[in-house]
Amino acid sequence: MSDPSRAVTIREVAAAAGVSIGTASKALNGRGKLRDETRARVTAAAERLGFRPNTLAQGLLAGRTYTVGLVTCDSFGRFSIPVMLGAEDALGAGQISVFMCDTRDDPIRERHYIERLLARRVEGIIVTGRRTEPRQSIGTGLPVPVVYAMTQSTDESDFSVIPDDVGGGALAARHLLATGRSRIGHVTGPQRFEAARRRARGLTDALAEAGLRTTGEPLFGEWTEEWGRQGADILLRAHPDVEAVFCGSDQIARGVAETLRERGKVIPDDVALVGFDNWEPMARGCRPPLTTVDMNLGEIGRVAAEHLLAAIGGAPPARGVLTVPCRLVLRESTRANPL
Amino acid sequence: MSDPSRAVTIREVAAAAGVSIGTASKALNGRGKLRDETRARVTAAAERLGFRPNTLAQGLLAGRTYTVGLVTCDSFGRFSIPVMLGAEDALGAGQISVFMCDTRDDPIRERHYIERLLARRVEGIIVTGRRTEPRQSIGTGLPVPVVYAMTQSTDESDFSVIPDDVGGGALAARHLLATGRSRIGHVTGPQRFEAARRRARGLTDALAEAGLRTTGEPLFGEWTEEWGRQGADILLRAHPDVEAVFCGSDQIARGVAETLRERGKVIPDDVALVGFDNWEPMARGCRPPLTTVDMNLGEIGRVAAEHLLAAIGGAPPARGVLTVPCRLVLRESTRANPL
DNA sequence: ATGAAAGCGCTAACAT
DNA sequence: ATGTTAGCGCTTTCAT
Repeated sequence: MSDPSRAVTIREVAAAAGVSIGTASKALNGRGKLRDETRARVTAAAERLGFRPNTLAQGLLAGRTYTVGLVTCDSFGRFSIPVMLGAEDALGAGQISVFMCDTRDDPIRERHYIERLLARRVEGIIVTGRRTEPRQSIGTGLPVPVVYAMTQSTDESDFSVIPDDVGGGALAARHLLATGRSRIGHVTGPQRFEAARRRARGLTDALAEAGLRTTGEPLFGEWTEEWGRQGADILLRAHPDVEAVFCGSDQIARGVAETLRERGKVIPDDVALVGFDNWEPMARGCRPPLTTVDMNLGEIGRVAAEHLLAAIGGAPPARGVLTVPCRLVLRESTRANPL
Repeated sequence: MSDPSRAVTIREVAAAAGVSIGTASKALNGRGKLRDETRARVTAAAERLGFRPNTLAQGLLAGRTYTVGLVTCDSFGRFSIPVMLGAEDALGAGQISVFMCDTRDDPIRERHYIERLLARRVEGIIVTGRRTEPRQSIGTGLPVPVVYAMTQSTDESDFSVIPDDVGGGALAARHLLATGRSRIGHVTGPQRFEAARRRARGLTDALAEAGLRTTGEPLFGEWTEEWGRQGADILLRAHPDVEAVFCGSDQIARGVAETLRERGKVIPDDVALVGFDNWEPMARGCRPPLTTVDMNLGEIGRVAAEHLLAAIGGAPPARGVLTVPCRLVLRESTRANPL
């Protein structure tokens, strides 16, 4: 109470309650056999002094730290944050705290952070990233389990959790088909991105199931609005009768929407539009609001964290790649044609 | 080496090198007087076994933990992340690790996290938020220093670091004046937000200095594109001759840009446009790319962290509010009129 | 130049 | 029912 800037130790509580340290410990943890009166006296003293057991000291003894490291390369945070939150959900429930480390895509920094985390005896590490492109493993034979979330290790013995981009593409395709569109174009990001290729594959496969093909070849470009505008231009010029466009990202969809409107196409009456990411400010700000594929980033983080917890708990560590299903978010850009 | 899943202790290193624990410690820390040969033997053993000194044990002894807590209410992350990165910069340099806690705006959760952080003996706490609205103090008389970044405590004895919104508004105003516009309108967020009011004040004050007033009253609405569209509509209807619009956010500016274009106004030739936030995907995706005010969020985090470090180091804790200057980012939406 | 021992805050096993 | 002791991994006196 006197010096609020110093943490209170159990020794002080014991002294205040007039018992030994061991007794105080038992009283506070409900262990051992104590008289109710004693227990009450200790509890009261602890309360009065504002005692908070030192987690580190407890951990030192238990041989645990109840911490994990979260290493992210996605400084920008748009993808990592929801993943982190999901992971935090799962970990927080287990009283595990999370060390945040942002590598800024710098391998030196990353190495440095990993070392620091290991020195702090984290019990596990989650690696997250921007998009899902494969990346180098942070190292094998580490003394703690590692899971990759929203990024993928090139090492097959590592365990990664990523969104089901193929399924997401299929989801968009089936929805467009179900709402009566069959001439469907595709404008997406750079072909070098697996995510772009997988989403395109999901679309083409689902169309093939219905005996259809995409209207024109999928247009690979950039993850930008500007490319969306250009892509739509190319698509409309070649296929003026296109009934729907599935876009590889919400930003691209925004660009596509703009070009469509300028060309006098009404969304969704003339052309329906589906985005990818469910980046709310983008999707909601679109005119009309954008139907889009949500990758369930929180779920990805949660699943990754749960696997990490299991591994920490001694379960045989998982390996390979686990995909989490996407989910379609319906907004006005794909309202069924009022016919 | 044998069991990679267990961390190596100094005891094992000492045993391997055939010295006592104390000697091993000295050898590894360059302390004390040892023969070079001994030092080398210990170093080699440590290297071979993959020894990493346990930061927690070191801290237990030193009475320090070299950790701070970062509590954020901005689940969405758009504002918090850059602040975090700035803070991490400053802290990481000091070998301090950061515990991440997202409260999801839930006071119970927040309380819970604070308790957990204190139990972990963090040496300080940074509280960040969405926008800069004042919020309740996380508590006075806490055993560790606290700083608020990108949010403000209602308790004046707390210390907060926030952007200079007034200065940001003035920056936009002066830039528009300097590029030859004098009929300047303002479309911004809800009046209940201090940030909106301060930005408007910065604008009106700067215009007043030049003997001018805003074109029409500032239009307070929402922080959305939709409101930007509506606001521009209202503004254009009342003042068709407006030469520039300063917007309270980039999202609003996007909406304004759309309405302007639809009404046949060319940006920046007919009407110049300035946003606020420098939210890159929004600002760059705008047509034309948007001149906007950047709040230097990273700097805010850095300054907050530096003050925290100083307080941890024993400096008298700062109090009150510190503002960090904004910075204008020039893009094409305000190119000088080609006359 | 090296080793032995104490102690950081706490818990658990063992004495009393 | 309560107190005492050892020990988690490490650093730092103080002996030797």
